[in-house]
Amino acid sequence: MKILCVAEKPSIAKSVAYTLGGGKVTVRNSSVKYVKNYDFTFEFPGMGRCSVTMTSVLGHLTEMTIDNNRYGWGKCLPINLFDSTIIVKENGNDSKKLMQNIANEARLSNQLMIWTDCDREGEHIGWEILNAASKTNPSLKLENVWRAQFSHLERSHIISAAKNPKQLDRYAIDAVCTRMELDLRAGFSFTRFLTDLFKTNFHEIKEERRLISYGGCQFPTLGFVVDRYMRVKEFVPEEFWYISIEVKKGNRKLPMSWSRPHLFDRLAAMLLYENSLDMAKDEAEIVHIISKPTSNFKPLPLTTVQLQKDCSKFFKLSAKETLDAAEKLYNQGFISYPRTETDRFDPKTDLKNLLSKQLESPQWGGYVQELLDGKLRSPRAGKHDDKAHPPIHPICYTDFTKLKSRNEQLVYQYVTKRFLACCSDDAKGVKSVVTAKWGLETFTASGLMVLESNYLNIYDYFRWTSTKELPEFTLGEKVKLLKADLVTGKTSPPTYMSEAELIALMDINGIGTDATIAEHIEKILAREYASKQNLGESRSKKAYILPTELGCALVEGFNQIGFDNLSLSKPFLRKQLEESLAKITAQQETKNNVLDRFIELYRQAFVLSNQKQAILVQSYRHIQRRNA
DNA sequence: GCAAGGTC
Repeated sequence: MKILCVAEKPSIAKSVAYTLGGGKVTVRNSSVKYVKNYDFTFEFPGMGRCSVTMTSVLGHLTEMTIDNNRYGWGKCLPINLFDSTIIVKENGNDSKKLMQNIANEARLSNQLMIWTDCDREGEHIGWEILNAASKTNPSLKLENVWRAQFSHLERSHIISAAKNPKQLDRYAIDAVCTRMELDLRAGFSFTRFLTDLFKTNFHEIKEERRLISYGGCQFPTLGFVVDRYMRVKEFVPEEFWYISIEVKKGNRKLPMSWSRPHLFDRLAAMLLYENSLDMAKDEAEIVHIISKPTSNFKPLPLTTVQLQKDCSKFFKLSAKETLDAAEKLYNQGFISYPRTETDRFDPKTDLKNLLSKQLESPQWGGYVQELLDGKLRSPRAGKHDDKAHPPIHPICYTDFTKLKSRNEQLVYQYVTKRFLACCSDDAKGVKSVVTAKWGLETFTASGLMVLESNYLNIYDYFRWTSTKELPEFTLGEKVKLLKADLVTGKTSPPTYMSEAELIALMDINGIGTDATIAEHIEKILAREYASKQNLGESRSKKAYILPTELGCALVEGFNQIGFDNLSLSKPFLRKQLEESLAKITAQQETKNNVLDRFIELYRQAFVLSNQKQAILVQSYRHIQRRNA
């Protein structure tokens, strides 16, 4: 018996082949660089010892497009793209060769086993592989093809996956096809409409051959940036009032803060202030003293989005730079798969084994030894599990100072320290709060004493430090006020959008995937809808993403057009789509229903945008004039 | 010349 196995990427094919082949593997080159065919034998249940060929693809083999002869740019109205026929063609040059490679290997195979990632896109890639294989081996069908279910590359897990094949999930495949078709129709039609509209109305855009693209992910991404920018610009500071006191204890002065929130009504604040002054003059009473243990929680196991947010915050790396570095570390076998939504470890994970790999590190080997000697704690379990990949963690030790790029050094250190932090205890301390009453108003002061830093000893990216100890008061004690003032302040504007915040917003709203969030941000920068700028005082300069005039004009224009409930620059439409795709996978809705509904929705949005195109033009003119 | 999603 001969079995053909196909993985989503070469690294998985190699790893699985050597695991199943027990080291006895011969390698053949394919016609595609990076992709190799591995031959070995393996005993599949009920099949005896089989000769196996393991190969891979490089992500998707196909993409959807339209017939350029009939529906090319300028050859039809953009609105016709909502009911044009869709063509599926191979995705780049390599795909053709990869399909040929699969067809060649499938010809003499009795069975096909799919080893793509266990996520929605992986199911679809599996289906593409099946289609390539069935060209030469028509007996291979969706119903009988084997699908290996695995979430990491640990030996026993892989062998168990090989021996317990499942089926490809046709509903997940449907969901992906739906997304592909909608993104194509909406993206192409709006991109052509916008580009042509701006080209005919604005010279500079015609001259520079600027592309004004629309995409279901790029627009909401831009929307977040513009929205924040407008909130900063339109911010009007408000005056507020509060009471500030300072009490005397021995020869110490202790400032205490008012328990009420800031008041925006001066008269009300004044009344409260004068009332207390009349009642209590310059004396307050200690009414409550409490000292209680407190913790600073260790971080959750690491997801892609969290990795990108933190590397942006701590090292000022862009999301793309972070992902690129993580990808390289993964390909060298140093860290686990870097694209994951999972923030909980499988309880079966051999933490001790993973930790012991780090013992030889001069930087944290000692810390790891302490963990293994008894300080090891179970990682926290977050609420997300993509059922495909574990949280990002180090696989083996490497001397990070010898890594090629600075980014790789930073990311490897971060991933490892994060993992060690996850396996450590929370930081522990004691929090004391003392409450005083002055007239009818209450004031508090608090102090923190850190007792055990625990995870913070290794996860040193921020501080949690003891404050000055509070003086010792007794309950009911009367204290003198050194100061009691009615103070005024002004509310301060929000900050512009940092990349870390943008990533978080995209993640919460389901814009893009862990693998593509970075690309969408790059795209709005490349299209010159937004730009990165360093703002702030010289020492505390931070990078922010600010919209350009064009970016503002597009978002403001679409906002003014006022779509019923499907605003194109807001995240809701994408979120709705994602929910409907999930329903297809869960068999609660059919692919055709969802397709019909969303095509109609986009078509209506398109018609409206067309009718009100003058608003889009005016919006840009207006901003240009205002800033001129 | 256009989307978003994989991956190198």
